[in-house]
Amino acid sequence: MELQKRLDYGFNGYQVPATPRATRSARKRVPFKKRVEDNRISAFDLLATVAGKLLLDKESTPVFSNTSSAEDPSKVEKNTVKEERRDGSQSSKLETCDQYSNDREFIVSQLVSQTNDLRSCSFRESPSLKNDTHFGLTSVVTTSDCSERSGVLKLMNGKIKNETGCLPCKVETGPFLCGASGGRIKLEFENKGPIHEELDRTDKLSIREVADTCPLEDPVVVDGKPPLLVSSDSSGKTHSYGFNNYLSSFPGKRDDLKVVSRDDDEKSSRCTYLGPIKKPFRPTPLIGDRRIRKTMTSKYLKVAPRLNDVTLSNSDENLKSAYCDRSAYKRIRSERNYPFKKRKFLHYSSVSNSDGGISSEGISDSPEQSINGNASGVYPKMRGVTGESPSLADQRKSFHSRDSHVKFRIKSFRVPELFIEIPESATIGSLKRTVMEAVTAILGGGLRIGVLLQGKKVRDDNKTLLQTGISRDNQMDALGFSLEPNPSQIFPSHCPGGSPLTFPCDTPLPLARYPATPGLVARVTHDPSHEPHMPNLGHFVESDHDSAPSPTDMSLDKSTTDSKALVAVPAISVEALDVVPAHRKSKRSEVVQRRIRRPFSVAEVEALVQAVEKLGTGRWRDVKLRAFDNAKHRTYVDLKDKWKTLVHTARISPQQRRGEPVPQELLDRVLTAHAYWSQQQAKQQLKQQQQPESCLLLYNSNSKS
DNA sequence: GTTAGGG
DNA sequence: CCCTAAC
Repeated sequence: MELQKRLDYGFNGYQVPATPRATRSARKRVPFKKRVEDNRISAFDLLATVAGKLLLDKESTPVFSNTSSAEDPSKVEKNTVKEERRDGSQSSKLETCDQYSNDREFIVSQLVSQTNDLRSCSFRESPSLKNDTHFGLTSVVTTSDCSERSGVLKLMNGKIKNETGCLPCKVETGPFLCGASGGRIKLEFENKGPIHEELDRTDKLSIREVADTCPLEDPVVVDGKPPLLVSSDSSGKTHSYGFNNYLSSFPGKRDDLKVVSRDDDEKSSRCTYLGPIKKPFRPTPLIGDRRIRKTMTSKYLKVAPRLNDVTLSNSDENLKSAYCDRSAYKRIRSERNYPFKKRKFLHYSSVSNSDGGISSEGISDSPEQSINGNASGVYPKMRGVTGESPSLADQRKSFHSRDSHVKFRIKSFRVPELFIEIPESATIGSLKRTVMEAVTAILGGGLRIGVLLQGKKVRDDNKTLLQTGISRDNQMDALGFSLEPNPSQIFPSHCPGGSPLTFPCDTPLPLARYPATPGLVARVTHDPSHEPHMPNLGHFVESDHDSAPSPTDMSLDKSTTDSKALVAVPAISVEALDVVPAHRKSKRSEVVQRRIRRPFSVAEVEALVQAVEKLGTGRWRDVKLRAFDNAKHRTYVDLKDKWKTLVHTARISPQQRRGEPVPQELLDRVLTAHAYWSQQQAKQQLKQQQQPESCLLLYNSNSKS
C-alpha cells in the first residue's frame, strides 16, 4: 500500500523522518484554562500598566533619588543651569544607547505646586494633622479639557479619597506616526503632559535631577521646554495609563517634574537622550516639544539586551542581522510585524525615590474608585532631609502618636497610548477627530487605581498604610500606583467599523484601535520608508498649524521611529512586573496585536508542498529552513498551519475555497504527500507499539555507546 | 526551541 | 494566526 502510494506519487524524494515523533498525535491536549478572571481582583488588585511611585515627603527638600539624600542648593543651581543651557541649544539630539527599547516612554509631569491652594488641591488636612502636610495631586494628563474629569486625591483623616474636578488637568496627546502598514497609517500617541510655558526652571531642574539619579545614567532627555514629557510607544501590553508620581513637596518649587519612563518590555531597554530638541516646527506651545526620555536603569538594561533595533527597522533583514542569536531573532521576528505585539510591560525604572503613581481616578468620574484605606501610615522621613533628623523609629513613633499623614503627590497622568489606523487618504482633520475621539473615549472611561508595594499588588483595601508597611523606610520608593481600566467601562466605539472594546478589569488599558477602513488595511506592514514620516505625522497632528514636517526632525525620528512599535509600555516598576504579566494572560486583553495576515502566495505554497514532500510533515523547522529560510515572516508554525489549511483546502470543494486559488495540481500534491507522510507516521507508531522492547533495547544500546 | 492541535 | 501543551 505504501509502496503503491509512493509509486503513484511518482515522487522520489520522500525521506523518512530521522526520528519520527510518532506519538505526538496521540498526545492528549488539555485546554489551558487559566483564567485571570478567576482571581478576585479588587480595585487595587488591578494593576494597569503604569505604576508610579510615591515619594513621601515630609520635608520640604526635594528629593529625587535615594542617592541624593540631601540636595544641596548649590547643586540644584548647577543643575538648573545645565538644563537651561540645554534648552537653549537649537539642535535636537538624540542619543541612543545600544540597549534601546523601542518603547520607552517617559512622562514628565509637573508636580503640583504646594497644595496650599485648596482650590486646586484636594488635599485636606485632617484635624489631627498638625503638620502642614499636603497632598498635592496633579493629574497632568487628560484631555484638553479634562478639568472636569481630573480627579484629585484627598487625604482626609488618614484616608485618601479621590475627588474629581479639583485639579485642572490638561492632557495633551501628541500623536506620532509610529508605523504604517499597508494603506494605513498607524499613529501612536505620545502622552504629553501639559506644557506650560510658565514652567520655571525648577521643572527643568527636577528633570535633571531625576536623570541624575539614574544609576546608569539613564539619560533623561528633555526636548522642548515644557517639562512634560511624552511617551510614546505603545506596547501591546500596556494599555493603561501610566503615571509616575513624585510625591514630594517642594516648598520652594512650584512645579515638580516627574519622569516616567516606559520601556519596551521585551527585554530591550534603551537609553535615549534627547537633547533639547528645538521644536523646529513646534506649532503650538502645548505640543510636547519637550520630551524626556529616560533610559532604564542599568538593572533593566541588563535585562533587556539588544532588542533595541528591532523596532527601528522592520525589515526582516535588519532584524536578522540585529539578532545573531537565533532565539532572540526568532522571538523578535515573530513580533516584527507588530512591534507592540507581545510586548511586556516595561518596568519603569525607579529613577528617583519619589516616583509617584497615578490614579486613574483623577480622570474618571467613578466615585467608587477612590483609593481608600485607613491610612495611618506615616512617612515621617523623607530622603535627604532625614539625615539629620531623629532616628526613623523615633520619627515614626512621634508621627504615629499624632496620626501622621503620608503625603502623596501624584504628579502626572500619562495618556494611554492609542493605536490608530486610518487610511492614508484620510484628511488631517479626520485624523484629528479620530484622535480626539480616541482620547476622549479613553479618558472618559472609568479608571481605577491600583496600588503596588514592592511590586506586589496590595489587595486588601482595608489595610492601613502602616499595616501594609508603606510607612517603613524601605518601602518609600516601593509604593506605586497604577491606573487600571475600569472593568465596567466599555470603550466607546468611536471608530468607524471598530467594535467597542471593553477594558478588562484585569488587563491594562487596551490600546484603542481605530480602524478607519477595514478594507484598506495594508499588506505592507512595515515599510521602512514610511517610518521616517511617522514622527512627522506626529508633529503634524500635534499642532494645528503645522505644515509639512521637516526632515530636520530626524532626531525625533530616531526615537519615534524606534517606537514605531506601537507598543506602549507603561512605566512600571520592576517589582510590579510580577503583577502585570497576569493581566496579559487574560484572554480579554486587547493588548496583544495579531501579526498581520499574510496570505500565502501560490509560489509559497509550491515551495511548501515541495519541502513537505521531501521532508514530510512533522519537520516544520526543517521545512522552514529549507524552503522559507529567507521568508522571515513565515515561521515554522506558520508553515505547519498553512499545511494544515492546505490539506483542508484540498479536501473541500473548490467552491468552498476562499482566497487566492491554489492550483489544483498543488492541492493534489498536498493530499498525496499528506497521505504518504501520515502513513509513514502511522507506521512508525505501529512499529513502536508492537516492538517497544526493541526500541528500548535500541535506545539502551545507543545510550551506552 | 519544536511540534501537534485546537481555537 | 494565536495559544497551549508536550517534548
